[in-house]
Amino acid sequence: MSLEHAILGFLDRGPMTGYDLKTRCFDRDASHFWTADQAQVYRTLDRLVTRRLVTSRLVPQRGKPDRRVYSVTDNGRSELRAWVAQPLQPAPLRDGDLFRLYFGATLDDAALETRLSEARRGLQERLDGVRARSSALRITTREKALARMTLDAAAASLRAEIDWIDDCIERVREGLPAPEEVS
Amino acid sequence: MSLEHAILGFLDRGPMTGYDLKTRCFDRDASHFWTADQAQVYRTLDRLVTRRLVTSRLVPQRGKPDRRVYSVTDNGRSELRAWVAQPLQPAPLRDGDLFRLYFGATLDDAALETRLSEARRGLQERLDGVRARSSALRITTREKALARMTLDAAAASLRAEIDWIDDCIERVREGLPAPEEVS
DNA sequence: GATTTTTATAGGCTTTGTCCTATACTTGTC
DNA sequence: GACAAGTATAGGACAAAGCCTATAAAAATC
Repeated sequence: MSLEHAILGFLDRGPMTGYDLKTRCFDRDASHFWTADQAQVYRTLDRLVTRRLVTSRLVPQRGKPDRRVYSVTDNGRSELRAWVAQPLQPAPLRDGDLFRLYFGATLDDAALETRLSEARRGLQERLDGVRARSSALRITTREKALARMTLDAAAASLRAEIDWIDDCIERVREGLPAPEEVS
Repeated sequence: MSLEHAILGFLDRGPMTGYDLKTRCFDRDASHFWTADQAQVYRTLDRLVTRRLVTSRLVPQRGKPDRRVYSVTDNGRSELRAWVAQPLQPAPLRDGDLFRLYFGATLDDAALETRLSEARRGLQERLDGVRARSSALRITTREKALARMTLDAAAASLRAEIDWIDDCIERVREGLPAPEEVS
């Protein structure tokens, strides 16, 4: 399971709270390839404590809620190292949006083109954001070099989708077979 | 939910059993961008019947198990048409594999390159398969033009990932910052 | 001849993930 | 001064998906 190991990986940088993991790690550092629900972060932390891969201690605060700070144990660290060394297993594509296109034969050319252009806009915005983050990243450490790679993976994926959309739009303009007559 | 609408879309081609949907539609036609669990296909069919979007009738067979043949209702058809006309909403990237890379700073250059090359091989095989299916497809109908587009979406995505891996391998060869000394 | 695969449906269990709510005090904004 | 946003944790409910099992007879393979 990715989330467990992701949390181990982030905690390996240093002790942190669930809140830090959610807001600083997932919503910032890894947001270009993963999202984690807040409730699930806490649930997963609980499980990691049960399995003795992380420990927690309560840090009282005045004014603000108490913080529960989590740290990786030696067990957790070796689990992480072992997981990291395993082969990459690229997941098959899974894109429900493509069903909309796949079954879109009842749409006319104009509607198809509109759908595609709309999608293109959103993707371009995301791509701009990811590219900005990638070029802003100074590669001073091995970690940052790898972080840049993940940003470029996201950029490559977005770029490919945009190019594909452009290709689809062109094909629509060049003319698709007309919808079949349905009595 | 994609699966419901996917099933409506496939049944719109003509009445079918859950078995047909699983083996012919999902495992064949749409396998390059979606997989559906067999049990979930049947569960979803049940739900669609409850919502009166599809109907079923039992067709007895000798020797083989009885077939339950499902058809779209008018309700189902208009639900499908409405769904198809909605804007595409490209999902954000979600790739747990990237965590393995992201936290892979403890791996040395050779190990990193091995991980990347392994992954490349599998992706290339998939790409070959998808490309073969795409070029084998004669575009005689609007449906087939759209099917080709989804195959090309998969091809574009695989291509992008392979190119990205090549880029990563190059960067590793050109030299990454060394791992930090840990006492 | 024995085993595996194909055809066909369906229930159970579990994991993963999403959304909503509650609590509570501080800080920042209009 | 009121209201929203930030800090911080956690439970409940539920949807989506994956894996395993059962049934049962024909057909195909070893």
